[in-house]
Amino acid sequence: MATIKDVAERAKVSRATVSRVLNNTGQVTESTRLRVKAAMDEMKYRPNPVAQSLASNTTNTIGLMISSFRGGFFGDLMAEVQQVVDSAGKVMIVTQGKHSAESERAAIDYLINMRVDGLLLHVRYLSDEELITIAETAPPFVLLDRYVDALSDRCITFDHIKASDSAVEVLLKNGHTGIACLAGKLTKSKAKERFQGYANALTRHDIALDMDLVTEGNYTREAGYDGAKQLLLTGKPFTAVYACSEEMAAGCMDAFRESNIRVPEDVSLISYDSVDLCTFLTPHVSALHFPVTEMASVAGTLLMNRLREEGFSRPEHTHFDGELRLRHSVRKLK
Amino acid sequence: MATIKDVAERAKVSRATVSRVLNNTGQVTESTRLRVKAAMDEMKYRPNPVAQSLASNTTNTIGLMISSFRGGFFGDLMAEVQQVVDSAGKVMIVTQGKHSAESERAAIDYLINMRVDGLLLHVRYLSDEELITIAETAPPFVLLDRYVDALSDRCITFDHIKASDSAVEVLLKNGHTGIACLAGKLTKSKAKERFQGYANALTRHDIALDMDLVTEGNYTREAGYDGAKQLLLTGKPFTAVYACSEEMAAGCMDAFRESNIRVPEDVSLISYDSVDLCTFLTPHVSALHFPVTEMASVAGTLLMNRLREEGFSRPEHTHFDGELRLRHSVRKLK
DNA sequence: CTGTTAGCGCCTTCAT
DNA sequence: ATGAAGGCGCTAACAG
Repeated sequence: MATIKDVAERAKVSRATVSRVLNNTGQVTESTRLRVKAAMDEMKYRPNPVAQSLASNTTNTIGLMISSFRGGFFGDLMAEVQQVVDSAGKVMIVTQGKHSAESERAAIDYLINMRVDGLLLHVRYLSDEELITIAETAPPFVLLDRYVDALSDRCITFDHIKASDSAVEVLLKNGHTGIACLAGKLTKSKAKERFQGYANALTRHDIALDMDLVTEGNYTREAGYDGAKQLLLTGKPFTAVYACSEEMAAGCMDAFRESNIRVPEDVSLISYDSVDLCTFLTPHVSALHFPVTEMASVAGTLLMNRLREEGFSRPEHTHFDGELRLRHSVRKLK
Repeated sequence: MATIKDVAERAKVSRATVSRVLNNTGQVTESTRLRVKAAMDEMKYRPNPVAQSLASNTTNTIGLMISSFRGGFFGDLMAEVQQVVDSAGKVMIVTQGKHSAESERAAIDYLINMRVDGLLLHVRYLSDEELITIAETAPPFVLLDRYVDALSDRCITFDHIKASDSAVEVLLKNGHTGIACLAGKLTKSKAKERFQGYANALTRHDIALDMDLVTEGNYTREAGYDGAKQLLLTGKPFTAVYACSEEMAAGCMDAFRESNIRVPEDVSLISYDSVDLCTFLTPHVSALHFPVTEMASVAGTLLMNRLREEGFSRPEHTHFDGELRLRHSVRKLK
């Protein structure tokens, strides 16, 4: 593979000049520029990105950290980020933060060690303090679905409490009062926020929170199934269910089907959703849409801008709200 | 950030020695090795992968090319490859081949230019000849779901004709004779193979192929919906449908629901499926499972082995067959 | 066993 | 406008 040296010799100029036409830097006479260009494609010259990185101390690479590679949510996330990064002429590498602060730390360290120019982080376990510390030495990063006050200019956020609240509000508006909740692990902040929204909505309507109607799970289909079964077992009456993840909604419907409970005739259902899985269920399940794609896009753009200029110049909006997508799983009572 | 030079000075040895303990290469006295190690973590030294790449002429990176980033199929594919690559201590970068030979070529060139050590390719448009040419100069690569005779030792394959045939056979065994097919674009080889399997099964049972019962689409939900509508419009009777993609099966069910056609009471349905989307539909749709994950895993492993040793040492099996996952969308006739 | 000496391919002052 | 020279951080002979 031809190197800059070969091109230089061929064009009878110095390597410096070749470098100049390569990067459109400095002044080069039109005639020699053409000569160099000619030499370049005669030899099918392609600059070595590794060498460029070493010399310029920038890798043209951005690192993305997400919890896991599986599932439609992270798939869409990766796809969108890759899109943005790609059209900025850069490369994306991805690591998994898995399920602990320790592995998140390792994943981020790995990316930093790879000398990425910037980071896109979907952090779930690291504390605000630690993120602030990291920000001091790490390359620029953007936080996805996470708010840290001291880092507010690099946060792309979503109001889970409000979103969750408005989803449950739909149920309430339709006359439901016995509303169960298939929640995530309440030890985790996002899950707690979604639960909080549920609780807020009930409270606003003077409905007492009954923890027998709340189950905890890990957002999977199985968890939804188990949760629904558990709800049925307690014997407490309810006319509607709020599922905190689309997978849980699917699992819930599995359980209901087994027990011959019809949606929405017997029980109404509303769910969180990010990849429209709810439209594959029968009936199509009404959901509160979490805009992963849009958020990922804005996050990527924000980072790209930051890498181009100095300082974070914020795009249009960096805060998102949920969007209700009403379908056919909620029945009006009375 | 500390460099090898800093460590060398601190440990009072040469850079070469530091390099030796870093790579466990050559001989180093235990005492000096310890001194160097100590210096390393005192200074929190992390070798610069970029410099290592330049010097060693290997990037520890493998490139994956897929058509698109979206969808569960490619999501699972990426996830699995990433997994394998990751546990081999390497990094994965991904590019999209999109929908033309030209862009596939560009995507591969890009990866090669990035100096990846190996490639994992899900090629759809490039010809066998071109792939063979590429093989002559490119770093080692493995082909996913593609068979090229001259490159047979680096192909992970799936028999679409046979798989498709056996799916349709299920319908036939259940007494169906009027079987429609929601096919992909028949100009594309994989789609043609799936269609071929359908045709083969019919022929074996002495059923004439009726192209009015075959619709072409692009594997999307919309295509499935449109195809089903079209089938209904022609007025030709059929009692079963074979959907060549899970998304099409979903679209088909959408159309059927609109027309009050019940599955499986009125029409039976069987589908191709790779990410179990069929289990989200009601009723759960019987499907022929395409093992993306397993194939991606084997492909990754094959490549990792190749990169370690010289020559392709083939793993257990590199050819896959479909697996029938019978569920509740097929009714026995008569 | 350890150090010296060259690069790897490119970028970047500093001269000219 | 162009060239010479040094350096990015590390590896890899080759000596000793």
